[in-house]
Amino acid sequence: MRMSSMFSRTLREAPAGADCKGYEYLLRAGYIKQMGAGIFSLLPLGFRSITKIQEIVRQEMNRIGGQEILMPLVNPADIWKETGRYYSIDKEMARFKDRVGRDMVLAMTHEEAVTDIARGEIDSYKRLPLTVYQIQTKFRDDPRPRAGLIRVREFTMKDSYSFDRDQAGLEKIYNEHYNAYFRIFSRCGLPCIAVASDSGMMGGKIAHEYMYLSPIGEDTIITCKKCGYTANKQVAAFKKDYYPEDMKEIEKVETPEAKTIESLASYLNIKPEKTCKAVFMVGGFIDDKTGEEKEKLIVALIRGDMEVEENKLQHAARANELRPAHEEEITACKMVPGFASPIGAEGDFICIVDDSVAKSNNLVAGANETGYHFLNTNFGRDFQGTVADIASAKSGYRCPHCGAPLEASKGVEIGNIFQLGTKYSEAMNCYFQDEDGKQKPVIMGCYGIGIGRLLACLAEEYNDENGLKLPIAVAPYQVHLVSLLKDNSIADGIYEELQNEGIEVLYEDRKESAGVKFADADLIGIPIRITLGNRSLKDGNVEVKLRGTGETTNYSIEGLGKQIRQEIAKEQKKMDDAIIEKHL
RNA sequence: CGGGCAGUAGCGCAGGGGCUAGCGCACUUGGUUCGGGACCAAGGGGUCGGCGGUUCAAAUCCGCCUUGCCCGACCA
Repeated sequence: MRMSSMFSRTLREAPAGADCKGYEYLLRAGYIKQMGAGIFSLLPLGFRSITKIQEIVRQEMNRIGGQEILMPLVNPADIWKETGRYYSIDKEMARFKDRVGRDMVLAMTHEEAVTDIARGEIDSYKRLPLTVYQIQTKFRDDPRPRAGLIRVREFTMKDSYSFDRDQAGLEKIYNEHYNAYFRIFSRCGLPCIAVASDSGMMGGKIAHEYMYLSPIGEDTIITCKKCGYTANKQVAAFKKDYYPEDMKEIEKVETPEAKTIESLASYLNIKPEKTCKAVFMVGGFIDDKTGEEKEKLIVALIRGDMEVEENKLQHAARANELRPAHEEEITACKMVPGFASPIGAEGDFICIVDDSVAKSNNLVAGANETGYHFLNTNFGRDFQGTVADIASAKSGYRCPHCGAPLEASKGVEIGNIFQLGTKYSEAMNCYFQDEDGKQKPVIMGCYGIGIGRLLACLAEEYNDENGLKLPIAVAPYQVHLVSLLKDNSIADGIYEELQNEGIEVLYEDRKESAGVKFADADLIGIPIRITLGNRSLKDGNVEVKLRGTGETTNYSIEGLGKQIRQEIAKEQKKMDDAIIEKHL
């Protein structure tokens, strides 16, 4: 490609609002262009990188037996009504009516679509297992796009779906994806870790997320350096300490002004872990069949020294969504905020009790009377509820496996894998006849990779003060040929030769000053730069500089194509040597 | 959806009731320069986000709307 006729240009200054380095360089180098909030075009450079990433993804998905398909972005709403997600997903999914008034949606994921196809294809166990995948556009009307390609509304995703006759089959293909994802990310050059995760709106039980650890990430990951335990904070477990003692008689005491755990603990001169904190949320419960929505007050009880993890609470309460409760909603159940507990409460509410409370004795809890608390309250005797782990893990807490201190870090989710089970096959009647003659629901898994987000993370990982330096496997071109001569005829010849060698060349043939050419080359960041200028030309040489390391070598113009092919092979080999394989 | 900031040339910004709306970069033409964002000269490009109001007069003041960014809620 000749720079003189390239569609995009570089920018000297970063457009306003480009807050992180990777995003700034992608914009300035002309890889991408913003069109609206969370909506981007890929320009030639960006599109070439994306294409390379997609090709790596294809190879690895094919390697584990995936068959590429392409499902429609526009789905009839009917299939989304079958699973209930037409109702349970809110404004994030774009909806419209077609010309005759049929409800349609822009699919934000494709479980419904793929299950719709599969139920027509899979009738016998002999057809299983199967895995299909696609690389396709998704639209999710995220209320808060940010950080360039990290969090967008329209994006390209690789999503695959597996179909098995039993759990063992699902676990096998799940494990194959687990490893394939490590191969994909390492082939792209992106360091990442897999963490146990929440299944969110996908349903299902076992799930992992692939995280690129970076301060720009929005997810919090809890890790144990000692034993390797990793989990998203939303689901991270930790070892809790209990202080069991014999139950004592409940007793009401005056506690004026003690509205918070700190003030209560200091007033009574006790430790926060001897108190029981009540957190009030309202859960939204949506009927999958009718779409009817109900709300109910949720009282979450947790020991005073811990915080409630809302995601865990939502699961424990089986709610579709949570919001903080209004004061009237609390008082309507005869509880007094600041001095609240379920003791003496009335009305329709759900009580979820963290096991830290359930396994502790003689805690101080609210008396539902302004200025009063109870001493020595005990779960089971004085109040009841559903016991679950709803506590939020944080840095310094102890690892659930080995007890070592946990650490928290930030990460960007670039992929995920879910064991769905039969949620979609049952809802959409995707059954097969097994060897024993019985009809059984197909067991499904789904697996996603955010392609654009992967590029964004790579740009974040590979840059310096001058611009991008993407690895050769994902860089838009392999070689940047920079001619500094007034007359381009020699450079034209080299350009021809390199192309004849099958090398991907970006050719700097513009009439610009040397400074501009070098600055743009650094910004775009093609891994191998060939400089043709008088300095080396007098010896019949060109200068070859690696963007990644700055290492410079002179090569003779004679036979340059072969030399450059070797350089490319060396760069590629470094990446191949770094391919990571991991199995569950 | 709450809170904050902003919208003036392709990009970055200045101007804040008055006469022809500016600057840097980018762009065009001519010339000089030629290995790390060159220089000289001459040019082109704007419904000042939209609609309405106040005024003799609005980019400038007021109202509504809209778009984008940041923080939060949210996020397979």
